[in-house]
This record gives sequence, structure tokens and C-alpha cells, in this order.
Amino acid sequence: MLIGELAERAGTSTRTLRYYEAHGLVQAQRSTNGYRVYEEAELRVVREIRTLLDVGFGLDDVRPFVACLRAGNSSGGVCPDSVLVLRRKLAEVDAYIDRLGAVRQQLNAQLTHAIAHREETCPRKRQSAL
Amino acid sequence: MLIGELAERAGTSTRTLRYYEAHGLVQAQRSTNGYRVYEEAELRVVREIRTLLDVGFGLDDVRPFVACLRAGNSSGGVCPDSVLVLRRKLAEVDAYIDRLGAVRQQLNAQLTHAIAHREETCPRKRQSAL
DNA sequence: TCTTGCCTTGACGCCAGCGACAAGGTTTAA
DNA sequence: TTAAACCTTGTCGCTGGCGTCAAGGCAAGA
Repeated sequence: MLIGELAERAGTSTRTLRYYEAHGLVQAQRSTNGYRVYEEAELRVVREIRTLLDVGFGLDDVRPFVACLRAGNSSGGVCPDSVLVLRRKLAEVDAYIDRLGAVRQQLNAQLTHAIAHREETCPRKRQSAL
Repeated sequence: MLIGELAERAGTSTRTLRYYEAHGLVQAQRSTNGYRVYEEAELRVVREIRTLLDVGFGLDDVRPFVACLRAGNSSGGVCPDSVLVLRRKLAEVDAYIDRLGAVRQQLNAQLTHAIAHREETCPRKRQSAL
């Protein structure tokens, strides 16, 4: 399988695949003319990468999952290193959710306050600055 | 008040203040030697900007709040344009929280699955790649 | 033979909010 | 006089995950 086919089947671009390879995530043999040749298994690897990136992982976070797949597992998440990442990410997400909750409250408070003070002086339509 | 003093009192850098000015958020007179001279009121403006940025606003989102302060209000959020931004941001935050909730569930599911399949084949310690 | 459509390796652009450095002018204190 | 501590504009760097040319090689059908 050449890079174009893999890209299409994985729903990405060739640029993306080369980028992943440059960062050590995707592997390819080379045919005599220098073309990248991929095995079927790489399709799963690429899909794993994509789904994890979609969830907010960085490329570095994805590495253990790829290694785990390469080790022959049906899922990239079952290996110890992956589990560590999963736990860390889960903690990050929780922290972020908390923070967003606080932000949400602030915004709500501002809105409430604003509605209680409608009648104040406000900038007129659109005069050029100054 | 010169730029260094404003920076210190606002807890930012001079670079940041020039950046805000370049983007039309902060205003300054110029003394004869070309130095920026700020009025006291700019301190509140800068603080408003900072708190909003901390909450996840972009510079463009902040503009109405600054204009609102300049119009003489005690709070930057009481003007109609600001309220629009507040509502929009609130919606964005809500959407983001929802998404993070879904992500959280996925991560949890992965973890649960991983724990149920501990015994699978995993990559050994740290061999150099290949 | 020529075109078409693959593939290759660079290398710059993007977004956002600055940090950091360069090269210079001004004012004050020692 | 000279150093110290301000200030000025300008420009590049940074982070991440690519998009998007650019310039060229290879394979195959008309």
C-alpha cells in the first residue's frame, strides 16, 4: 500500500502521514524507487493516532499506544505506559473541566451584573476610534 | 505614568503593553521625547484585559469591554456589545464542557478496558526503535 | 513521446500572545 | 564624563499539527 491509498483509507493527508513518520509514529518500508510502502497494520496505527489526537492528546502522548499496538495488542490502551498516559490525561481533563466550571460561573456573574445595570453609559454605535 | 510603571502595576511586561496598543486596546499620549505616557485610567483597562484573557478570551473579544470602560462605566461588561460577547463565550464554554465530559467518559472506558486486559503482550522496557 | 498521476524531499505559512534580542536615543545621578 | 536605567522601533522565535506550494523523479497508458 502506497502513501496515497493509506491516506485515503485513514481519512488523512499524505502530508500528515509523512509528518507522523518524521516523528516516529508511523513506519514504512521503501520500494526500489523510494516510495513508501505500508503494511495493512499501519492503517490501525494511523486510526489510533487520529482518534487520540481528536480527544486532545499530543503526539508524544500517543507514542505508548502505537508501541502497544505494535506489540500485538488489539487495543493500544492496554499497556502500562498507555495506562499511565490515560490516567494523566484523565486528571488533566478533570482539572480543565473544573476550571471551565469556574469560568462559567464568572461569566454568569458578569451577565447577571450586566443585566442589573443596563442603563449605564455605553459607547455609541461605531465612531472611528478616539 | 510611563510604560515601565504601568507594566509593573498591572503585573505585565512592557512588551505586552505595546502589543495591546498595537492592537488598539490600550492608549497612550506621547511626551516630547517620544515616551508613552499613560493616564491612571489605563491601569483599569489593562487589568480588565488581563482578567478576560485569563478566562480564555481573545483580544478581539476584549474590545467591547475596553470600549465600555472608556465610556465611563465602572465595569466593562455592562454594555450591550460586551453582553453579546459574554453570552457567546458562555455558550462556547458550555459546549466545551460537554465535549470534555464526553472525552472523560472515553478515557474512563479505555482505562476500564485496560484494567480488564492487563495480561496482554506489551512492549519491553526501552529498546531503541526498530 | 507525451501527458497524467502518482511519488519524493524541502521549506515557508498559520494562529496568538507574547518573550527576547538588537541597536539606538534620553535623562539622571555619581 | 560616564554609567545606569529608563525609553524607542523592529524583527525573529516559540508551540503543534499540519496546509500548501515548489521542483523534481518515476510509471503507465494513448
